[in-house]
Amino acid sequence: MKVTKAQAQANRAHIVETASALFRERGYDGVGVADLMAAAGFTHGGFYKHFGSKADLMAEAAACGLASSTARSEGVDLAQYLDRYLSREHRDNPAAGCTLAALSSDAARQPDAVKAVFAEGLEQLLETLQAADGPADAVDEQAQRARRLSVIATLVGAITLSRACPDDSALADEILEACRDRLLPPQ
Amino acid sequence: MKVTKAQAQANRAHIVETASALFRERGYDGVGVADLMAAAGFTHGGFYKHFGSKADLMAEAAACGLASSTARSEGVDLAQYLDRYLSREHRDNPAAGCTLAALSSDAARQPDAVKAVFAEGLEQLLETLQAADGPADAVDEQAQRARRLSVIATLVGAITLSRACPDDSALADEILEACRDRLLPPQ
DNA sequence: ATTATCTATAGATCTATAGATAATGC
DNA sequence: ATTATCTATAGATCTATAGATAATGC
Repeated sequence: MKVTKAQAQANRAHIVETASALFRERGYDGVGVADLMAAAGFTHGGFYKHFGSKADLMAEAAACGLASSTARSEGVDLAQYLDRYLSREHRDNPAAGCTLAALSSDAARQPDAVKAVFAEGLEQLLETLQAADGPADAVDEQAQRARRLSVIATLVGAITLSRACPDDSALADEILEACRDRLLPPQ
Repeated sequence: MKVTKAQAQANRAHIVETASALFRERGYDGVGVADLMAAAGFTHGGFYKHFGSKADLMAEAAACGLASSTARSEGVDLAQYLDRYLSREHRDNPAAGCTLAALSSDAARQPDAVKAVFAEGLEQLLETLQAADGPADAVDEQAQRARRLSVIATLVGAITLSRACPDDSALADEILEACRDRLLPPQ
């Protein structure tokens, strides 16, 4: 039953990735340890040899999801980024989508160790937007950072609200479109 | 043990109000029926004479919280509204705060009957902002509605993200301030 | 007679742990 | 010898229901 050290590490990483997707889809409380381990292809007893607790896994799963988003937006320009973020595809596939949008509400009720991961993910996203913005205009960097924070808030709010509307409702799409129109034209 | 019809109705309303606050504070899955009934001053067995299921209550509790927010923002002007919404007080007291900000993520995983309540609450909030905006400029009502939707998305995203940051972190406050600066000056 | 509330419980699920197993790693 | 995984289970909790109780409402 024992596997190589490398395999155990790969299994662990696979559990984290599975958790990252499942948590985004069903929420932290919507996924049991047994559920999760079964989805990853293991029995639930083995979980606690890898992680101290479910909350510990939450921190790792969030970090994993945020890092994967960062990697995926490498070299994307701003218009493209906003367009993808505010797409129906993103709204309808939370498991593969932005961790900030899917899990911030759950993070709010988690220990600071988990919240710190979200703060770090937010800083990462700020850097992503900075890169997407093109060359920096060093003169009012503070104002640019504030503007980017408000852009991220708009993105997260738009996806969150759109997901809370009834399936296939006009309002759900209208939110995405309104925020795209607001953020896309040069301010 | 039986009470008057009026008392039973009042008890029921009290359960809904208690649920509205508790759900906002701990999330839908964070509040058990027994918890909730005890907080309202009853035993949990009585719950099912008032509500068909916990999800049914969620719809009523959300409607209650959204209606109370609407009532509270009667006659408030836009600057005042934004200032209150993006305050640390609001962020740190979800139980008394905006239901859209606190429970939209949970609503996304609920049946359409619950989601319809959130869509209705969003329309209510649009009207509140319209009233706060002052006299309408009927000419581009469509554009005004879109702008208000993006304002609401920014508000909801700002509170959601700020709550996900570690307690007393500078970033948590920075988000609120950035969005206030973005939304307050005449666009 | 009806019914709001209570006690008690069914049946399922949850996190976490204990101890066995079997293959790796020394 | 160590340890990744497994089976089994402890102990708590969850939603929902059944049946008793006692006061209202007719």
